[in-house]
Amino acid sequence: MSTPKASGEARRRRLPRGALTPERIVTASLALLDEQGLAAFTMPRLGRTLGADQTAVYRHFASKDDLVLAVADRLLTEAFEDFEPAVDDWRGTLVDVCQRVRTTYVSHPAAAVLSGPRITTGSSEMKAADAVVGALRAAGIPDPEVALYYRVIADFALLWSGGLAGFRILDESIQEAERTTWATAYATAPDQFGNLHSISGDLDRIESEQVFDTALELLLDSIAARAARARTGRGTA
Amino acid sequence: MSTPKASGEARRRRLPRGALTPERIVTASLALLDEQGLAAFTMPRLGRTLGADQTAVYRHFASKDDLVLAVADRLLTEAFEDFEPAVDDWRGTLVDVCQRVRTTYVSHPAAAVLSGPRITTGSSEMKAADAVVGALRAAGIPDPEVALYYRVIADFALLWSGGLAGFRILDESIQEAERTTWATAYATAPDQFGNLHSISGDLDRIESEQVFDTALELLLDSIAARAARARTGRGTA
DNA sequence: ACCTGAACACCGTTCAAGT
DNA sequence: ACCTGAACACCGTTCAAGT
Repeated sequence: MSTPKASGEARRRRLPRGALTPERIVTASLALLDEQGLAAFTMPRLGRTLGADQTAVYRHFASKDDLVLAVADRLLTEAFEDFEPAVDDWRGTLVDVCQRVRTTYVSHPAAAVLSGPRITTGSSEMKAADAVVGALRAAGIPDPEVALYYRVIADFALLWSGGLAGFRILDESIQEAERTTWATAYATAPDQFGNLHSISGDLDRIESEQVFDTALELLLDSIAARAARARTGRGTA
Repeated sequence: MSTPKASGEARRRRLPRGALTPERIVTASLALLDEQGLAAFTMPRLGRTLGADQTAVYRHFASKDDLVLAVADRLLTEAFEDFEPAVDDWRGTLVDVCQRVRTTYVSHPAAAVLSGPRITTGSSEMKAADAVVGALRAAGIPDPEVALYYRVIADFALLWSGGLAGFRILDESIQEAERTTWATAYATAPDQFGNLHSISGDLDRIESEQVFDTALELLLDSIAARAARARTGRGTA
């Protein structure tokens, strides 16, 4: 493929002037990750996707790590496109913010796994962050605690969604193998793990997304309860 | 180093019979990850650490991925060494389980980040899993919901701890850079992000570990509340 | 100013050969 | 039965050269 031949594969033309831009490179990276998975995200393949040389990307990003950071940013931008906080509905706003992250991460699992450890609170999308703080205040959380609960919501959305994405990325076969490991493990010692054994039927039917939703509801219920306590003047602790 | 010289570095001796075992290899991997970080965890360096050839590990693990799985398992084994559920204290038991995962992951951050996406509920340590289910029952959660809450606790412990580890792994410099990005971002548009701006002072002082603890308390508060509702026969909704 | 392509150091893995 | 070492295909990155 590197030696030009007289017939067959035409030698790739040189790319025109500003053919490559950071945006185009990030878009191509995301598409590559979505369609081919984590292992396919290499500079040679990215170059091929772009119709460019393997090293052309280095004219726009200092390193692959830098590119990953930009992909992570794109993910959050996509998550909060068109976002507007719900009016007079603090709980709806918080649910919306968390669901947006979850949906975006799960639909770009490979990119999400890459981004996961690289994103902390606030790489992007200040608007959503500001809305979370506003919602907590609207709920009636006293100011000193707002920052703490803000972090709870932000970390929940990002860390838990990243975890879901990680699970998604495993081959179906591996996921299946893990479930089997489980099943056989307590089948061999059913009386030693009686508690587990008796709920094993229920356990199989639970989807990871449902667990995410449940955890979020539990967190919001507690936040609502604390706000109510604060409003009736019963303090915190 | 591959060409034997007459003086200087003595040529490494051939390893004796059963010098390499899966256990020893996992221990060396964990040490390498702890001391040198994620990037240093390569087969050549692992081989050197073991005093063996670069490819010797393949006699005990089918692939590097297989080795990673074993390291992940070791992490959970370490986390639940000496674990016993607290008697008559369901909440204490759940806190203990979650803290053990957190402590182990944060003290082996590189290994935890590797393991993170590879571990789902129950790769190891059935005893802790069984104790979680037992604690939820002791709390008074009705059986159909126990499985769901079990997953909430298990996923919380593993996913959130994995996230903390990911954060730990970033160079201090990068962490600092991210905080600065933050600060400058809302400094440029303070009135557009008024909510955020007004809590920025509090935000800086919050540790990720504290956020973990707070989230756990919120989850447990809600679980306790649901159990209380179930006991007084008000159902679940 | 931006893209190319040869080159370098490195990695995971295979396999025939040693002991 | 287990360890070695040459070898292969591949990767991230650099740099002089092209246009």
